[in-house]
Amino acid sequence: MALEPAKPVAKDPISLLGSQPAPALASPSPASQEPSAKPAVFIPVDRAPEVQEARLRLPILSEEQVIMEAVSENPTVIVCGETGSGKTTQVPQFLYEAGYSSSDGLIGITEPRRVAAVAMSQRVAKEMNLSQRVVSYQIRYEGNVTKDTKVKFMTDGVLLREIQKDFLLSRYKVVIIDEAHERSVYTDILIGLLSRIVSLRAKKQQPLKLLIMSATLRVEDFTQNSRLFSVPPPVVKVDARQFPVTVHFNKRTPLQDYSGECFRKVCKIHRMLPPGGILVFLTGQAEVHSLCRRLRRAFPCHRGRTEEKEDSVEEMRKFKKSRSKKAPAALPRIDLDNYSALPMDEGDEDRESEMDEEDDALGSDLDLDLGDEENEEGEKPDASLPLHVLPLYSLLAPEKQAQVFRPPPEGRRLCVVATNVAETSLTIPGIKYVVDCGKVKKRFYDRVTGVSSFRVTWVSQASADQRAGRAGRTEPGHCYRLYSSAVYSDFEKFSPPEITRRPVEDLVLQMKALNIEKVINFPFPSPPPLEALVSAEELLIALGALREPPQTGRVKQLQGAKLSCPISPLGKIMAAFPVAPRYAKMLALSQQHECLPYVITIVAAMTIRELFEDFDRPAASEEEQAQLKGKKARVSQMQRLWAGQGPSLKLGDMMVLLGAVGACEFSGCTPHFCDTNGLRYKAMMEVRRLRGQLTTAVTSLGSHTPGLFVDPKMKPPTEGQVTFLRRVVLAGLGDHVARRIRGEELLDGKWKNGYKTPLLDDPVFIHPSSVLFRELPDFVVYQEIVETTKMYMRGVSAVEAEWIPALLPSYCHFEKPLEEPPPAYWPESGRVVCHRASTFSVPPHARRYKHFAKFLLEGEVFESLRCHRNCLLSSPSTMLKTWAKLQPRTESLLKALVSRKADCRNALQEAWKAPHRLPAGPGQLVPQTDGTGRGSVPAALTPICPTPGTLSLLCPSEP
DNA sequence: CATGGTCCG
Repeated sequence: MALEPAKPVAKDPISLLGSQPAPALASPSPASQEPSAKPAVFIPVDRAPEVQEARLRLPILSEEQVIMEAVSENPTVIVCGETGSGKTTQVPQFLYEAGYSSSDGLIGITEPRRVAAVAMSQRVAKEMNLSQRVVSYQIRYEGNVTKDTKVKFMTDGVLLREIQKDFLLSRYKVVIIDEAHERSVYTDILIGLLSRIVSLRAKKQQPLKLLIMSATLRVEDFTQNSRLFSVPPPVVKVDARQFPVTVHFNKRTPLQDYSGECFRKVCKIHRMLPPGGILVFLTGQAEVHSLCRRLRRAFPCHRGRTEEKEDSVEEMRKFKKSRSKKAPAALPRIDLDNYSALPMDEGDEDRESEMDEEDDALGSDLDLDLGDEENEEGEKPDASLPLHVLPLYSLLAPEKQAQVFRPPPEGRRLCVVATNVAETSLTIPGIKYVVDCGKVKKRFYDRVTGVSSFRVTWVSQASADQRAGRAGRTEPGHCYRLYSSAVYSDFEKFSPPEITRRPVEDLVLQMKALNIEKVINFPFPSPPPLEALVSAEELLIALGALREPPQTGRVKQLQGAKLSCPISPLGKIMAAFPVAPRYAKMLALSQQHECLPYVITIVAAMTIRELFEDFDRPAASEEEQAQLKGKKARVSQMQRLWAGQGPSLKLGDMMVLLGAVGACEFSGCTPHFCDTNGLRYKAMMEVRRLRGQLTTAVTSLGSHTPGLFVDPKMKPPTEGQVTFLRRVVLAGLGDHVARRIRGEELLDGKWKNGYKTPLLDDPVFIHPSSVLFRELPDFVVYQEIVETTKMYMRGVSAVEAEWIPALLPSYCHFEKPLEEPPPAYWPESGRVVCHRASTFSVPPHARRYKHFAKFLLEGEVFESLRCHRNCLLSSPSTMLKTWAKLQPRTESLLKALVSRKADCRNALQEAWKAPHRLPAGPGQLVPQTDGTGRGSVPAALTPICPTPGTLSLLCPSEP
C-alpha cells in the first residue's frame, strides 16, 4: 500500500469523531501554552537500516505529525487503528523522540495481556536499538524496570496498583492505554481514573498526556461521555496494512449442528482450494477435540496408523523419509479460469474490503464450490490429502499450543481448530482461510443470586470481523461464515464491556482504597448495573472491608450513605492483597496457629482457576480414550488421598488443593509429577508464583513473622490447624453458606441430597467432582455455584453450625438470651456467654427490598395503603436499617418480600396471587437443626455481644 | 454423578 502524505486531522471528517469539533486542533488550546506540555527536546534514535525500512512501510508513520500535534495540543487523544497499523510499537517511539521521556519522565503503555507487555517491550527496544534497561516491562510477577527506564510496557492491572501508591502517577509524562476496544475491566477503570488524574495534573502545572488506542472506531463510550471527558478528545484514525479478506456467508444458517457444518466446510476447502492454513473457530474444548478427531479420520496423515504418534519427532522424521521416496502429496490446485459461473449465493453474500480482479474471480468461484448444500462425502478417509490438524484453546498445555506456530510438515496443510483464544490472544501464522461458526461461549452471572452459567451465543459483528481478519495476515484470504448475512446483520455491533457483565466487588474495593467513596459517581466509560454495585457494597460491608452506613438519622442522610461507605482499616489491608475480597479476608485472618502458609496456599490455589486437567473431553483416538480414562481414575484417587479422612476431609476441596500443591512442591513441581497426577503444570507454576507474591504482601504488612519464605517442604496441617483453616474459609465465604435439606423437610424428591441457600428457592447440589460429594455435611460453604444440568456448588468445605453466629454475626439475627441453658462466665476469654436462638440470612441486595418496603409502607406503591401511614409504630424509614437490627415485625415483612423476590409492584402483585409454597423456609437458614420439630429455632452458643471473638484480625477491629 | 471461554493484580 502506498504511503499517503500526512493529512491534517481537522480536514478529515472521519478522523474527528468527537461530538463537537475539537477546538484544540483548530486553535491552540490552553494546554499547549503550558510550559512542559510540548517538550522542546528531540531525542535522536539510532535505528538499524532494515528496521527503518520496515517502519516506513507502516501506515502509522505517515500520521506521526498528526498524532504528535494532537497530543501536544490536547490532554487526551484517541488513536484508532486496526491490527497491522503498528500503533503499539510506533506511538511510544514517536513520544520518546519528541522528548516526552526526558528529564526523568516515563512513557507508560498498558496492555491487557502479560505476553503482549513482555513481547512489545522487547520488540520496541530492538527497533530503537536501546537496552531493556531503557525500554522495559512490568507484569504481575516480574519485570526488568530500572532507574534508567524511559518506556515502560505493563499490564493494565499493574498500573492500577501503581495508582494506589501514587495517585497522580507523578513519574509519568504520558500514559498510553492500548487495546482499549477490548474493554477489559482494568482498562475501563484506568480510563475513568486517568480522566481525573489528567485534570489534577494540569492544575498542578505538571501535565500528563493520555492516549487511548483502539482497534475499532467504537469510541463513543469515551468521546460522548461528558462525565468522563468534558471536552471530547480528538480521534486520530490510522489505516492498517492488512491483506484483503473475502467474506463468504452461508445461504442458510444451521440451527444446531454448526460443528458438522464446520467439518463439511473444512473438507471442501481442503479438497478444492489452493494451499494455505485453515483456522476454525468453535466454542469449547469438547467441540475442538471432536472436530479434530473427525478431520484426522477424514484426512489421515499415516497410512494404517493412528494419529497417536503424530507428536513424536522421530515418527515424523521416519514418515517424511518414507514419503519423499513416493510421489509428493501435492495439495490440490484448482484452475481458477475454469470456474467462471456466478455465485450460487445471493449477490449480497460477498463482502470484502478491497478486491482486485483476481480476488473477484476467486471469491465467486469459492462460493460456487463451497456452497452450504449438504454433501455426504467426506467421512471416507482420504489419506492422499493429509491434513495437519491441531487443537488450540487456552487451557491446552503450552507445548501443544506452540505446535500451531511451527510450519506444518511438508506437503500438509495446517488446520487449527480453536476457541476464542485465536481471536485476540494468539495469532497463528500462515492462515489463509477462516471458518467461523459465529458462536462464542461466555460466562453469565445472575446478578441477584451470583449463580453463574456458561452459554453459547452469537458473537458480535466486531468479533466476527476480527475473526475474519485473521485470514489476511500474510496474504489475501477468505473467511467462511457459517451463517447468513441476514443473521450477521442481526448481531450486536459490539459485545458489552466485561465490567457490565460480572460481579464487581474487587473493583469496588480497589476504588474505595483510592478513597473513591461514592462509587456510583465514578466516571465509568460504561457503568456496571446498579445491582452489581449494590451487592458489591453489601458484600464488602459484610466482610468488614467497609464501614457500615449509619443506622439512624434522617431518610435523606440514610440515602446519601447508600453506596458511599468508606473503607475500614481491615478493608485497607484487604485491598493490599492482589486477590478477590473474599480471599483477601481469609489472608487477613491467617496469622494465627502458624497457619499463614496454608491459608496462602489455599487462597493461591483457589485464585488460579483449573488446577486439574480435564479428562472428560473427547479423545483423539480409542487409544487416547483409554489413556484419559486411566488418568481420570488415578487423579480422583489422588484427590481422595489428599483430602484424607476424618477432620481433614471436612476441609473438603480446599484440603485437596492444599494437598495437591503440597505434594507437587514436595516433588519439586516437575512437569512429570504434574502430568502423572493430572495437574496443569502451568497452573502449578502460577500457584507457586502467587504464593510468593502473597507471602511478601502479608509479611510486608508489619507482621511479627520476619524472614518467612515459601517452604517447598510444607508439612501437612495438624488436626487443630485444619479446624482453624475451616473457620478461616467460612469467614471469607460467609455469604456462600448452604444447609443440607433432609428428614421432615424433604417434601419433594427434587430436594434429595440438596442444599438450601439463602438466595435461591431451588436446591443446590455438591458437584460430583467434589470430595464431599458423598459426604453431604449438614452445613457447607462453597466457592461458586455453576448451573449446568443442576445448580452445582464447586469448591466445597464443611462448616460446623455453631461457628456461623460467632464468625458471621452480621449475617445472623439473634433472639433474646435463653434462660436455659443459663448464661455462663468463660474465664479464658473473660466474657459472659449465653445461648441465643439465631437465624442466618445473607443480607441479599436487601437494600433493594428495604427501599421497596419503605415505599410500600409509605403508601407510594399502593395508594390504598397510604391511609395506614399514621398508624405505623415507627417510621417507614426504619426499613433501611441493617438486617440484624430490624424489629421482628419489620423483619418479617422484609423476609417475606425477599423470599418472594418482590422488589417492585408487579412482583409483589404476582406473589400475592400465587399460591404459597412451602419447601425450605423463607430464604433463611437455621444454623442448627435440632431434629425435634420444624419451626423451632435452635440455639447456638454465641457471645452476648455479637462481635467476632475467636478470630482476631490482622488489624485491630474498629472501635 | 459430571458438560468450563479468556484475560488481569
